[in-house]
Amino acid sequence: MISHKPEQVFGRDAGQPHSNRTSDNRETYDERLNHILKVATVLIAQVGYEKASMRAVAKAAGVSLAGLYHYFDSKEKMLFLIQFRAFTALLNNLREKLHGIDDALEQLRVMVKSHVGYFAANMAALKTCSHELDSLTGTAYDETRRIRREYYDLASAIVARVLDEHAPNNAFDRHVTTMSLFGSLNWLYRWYDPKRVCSPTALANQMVQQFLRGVIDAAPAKSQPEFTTPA
Amino acid sequence: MISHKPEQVFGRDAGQPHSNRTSDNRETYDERLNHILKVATVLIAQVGYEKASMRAVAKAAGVSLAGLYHYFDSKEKMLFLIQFRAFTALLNNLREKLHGIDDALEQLRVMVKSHVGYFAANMAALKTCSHELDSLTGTAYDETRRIRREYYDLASAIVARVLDEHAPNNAFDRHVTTMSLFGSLNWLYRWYDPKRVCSPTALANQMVQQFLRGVIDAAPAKSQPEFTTPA
DNA sequence: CACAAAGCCGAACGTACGTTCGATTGGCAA
DNA sequence: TTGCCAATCGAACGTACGTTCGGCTTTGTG
Repeated sequence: MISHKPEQVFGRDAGQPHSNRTSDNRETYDERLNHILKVATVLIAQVGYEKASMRAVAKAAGVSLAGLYHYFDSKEKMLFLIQFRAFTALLNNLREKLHGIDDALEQLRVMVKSHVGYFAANMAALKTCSHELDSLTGTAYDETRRIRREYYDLASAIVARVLDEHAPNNAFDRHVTTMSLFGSLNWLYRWYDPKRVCSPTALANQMVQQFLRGVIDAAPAKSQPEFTTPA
Repeated sequence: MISHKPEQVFGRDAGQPHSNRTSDNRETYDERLNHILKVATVLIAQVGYEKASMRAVAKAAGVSLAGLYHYFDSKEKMLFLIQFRAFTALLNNLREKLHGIDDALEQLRVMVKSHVGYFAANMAALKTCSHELDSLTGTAYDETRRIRREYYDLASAIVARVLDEHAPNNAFDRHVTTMSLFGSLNWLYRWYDPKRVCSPTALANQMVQQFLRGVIDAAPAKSQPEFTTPA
């Protein structure tokens, strides 16, 4: 689904096991690749892409330095795999959860919850994605940028519908509105610790409420009526 | 003003010109240091700290590689100088503008405006500060962390007063509230271009309005009473 | 069994980096 | 003038990095 590029190698359709596909071998290959990527993700999230040396990745993953290069043919491809998989999963996750939801506000809530939830479950991956956006170059960069753009467009459309239906009169620059929301979400990786602060669900709820109604008490006090999803 | 550390050398009190201080020499020294730091800031903002080699900095600044080391004794100290100066300026700027402002909402507006304004005027510096928070180690890290903490505490107190006075009944986690605002502000470096999007003032106004009242129209349509300036 | 291929590794290669060294220059002070 | 020291430089040093090479071991297949 990704390929059509002269080079090669990402996703599951790598180059190594072509003719033979005894399920046992295949599993081992994928498992090891996943394991290496997972370890590399954590390391990159901790020390940054440039400082995460292939030697350190190899040691953490329990393989030799040269052994890494059986799973990707460069460090940059490794980062690409990490980012591509994370962005794809994030996007698919959102699309899946959005399925069947028609109400605009509900869509927004689902989106934020999906983002926060995926984030809390995959902190290292999303930290790597948020912080190393520009560490890729050339085709790999374009490819991740394409998915990010898809995700942005989807989110943007949801925000736009919310504004159309519930704030037709405000004069906000919609790009600013959307990027503010994205900023709040993407900055999570700098401070959020699901073990110490509130739960992902509570966090998502608060962020949605703040985004929709702000922090100031409306007229009475609590009880956001539009939050019980009307028709 | 900063020192009390055994090591040395940051701020203006470097080590080189001690006895002699013919104002001409001194000016040249400071000017050159400022120039080098400015050039380095832009370079780091463009390609990242790890990828910005000292050779590249030297070339961009018009000095030799070895010549750099007369102004700071390591690359990390250079980054520290950049961050320390930027954070200090940001903090002083905010304190200065806050002086004489008593109203809580007005303080919040001043804070956001100050942040966005300083950001728009020093994009490379704040990008470097936002993105390379963890590139420093040891004492240098602690020092920048200390100022960031001061800035956070000040902003946090402003947010807290706003909530106390205008939202005494909501049950928001205040740390989440503050970090959401910070996220929106700090994410600016990823997308904001003052030449292409709205002005810093308009941007700040919209962010404050969104933070206070959310994106949804209140009861009628426009006219936020506690809020004057449109664009 | 034989043998090809996959999987894996130790060792090395070339390079780019941060930093240091030794020397030269230029301007002020005695 | 002489001497000193900040300022600057070209050249080198040591190191850590990404990557490659050649060969070993294992495994599934004819």
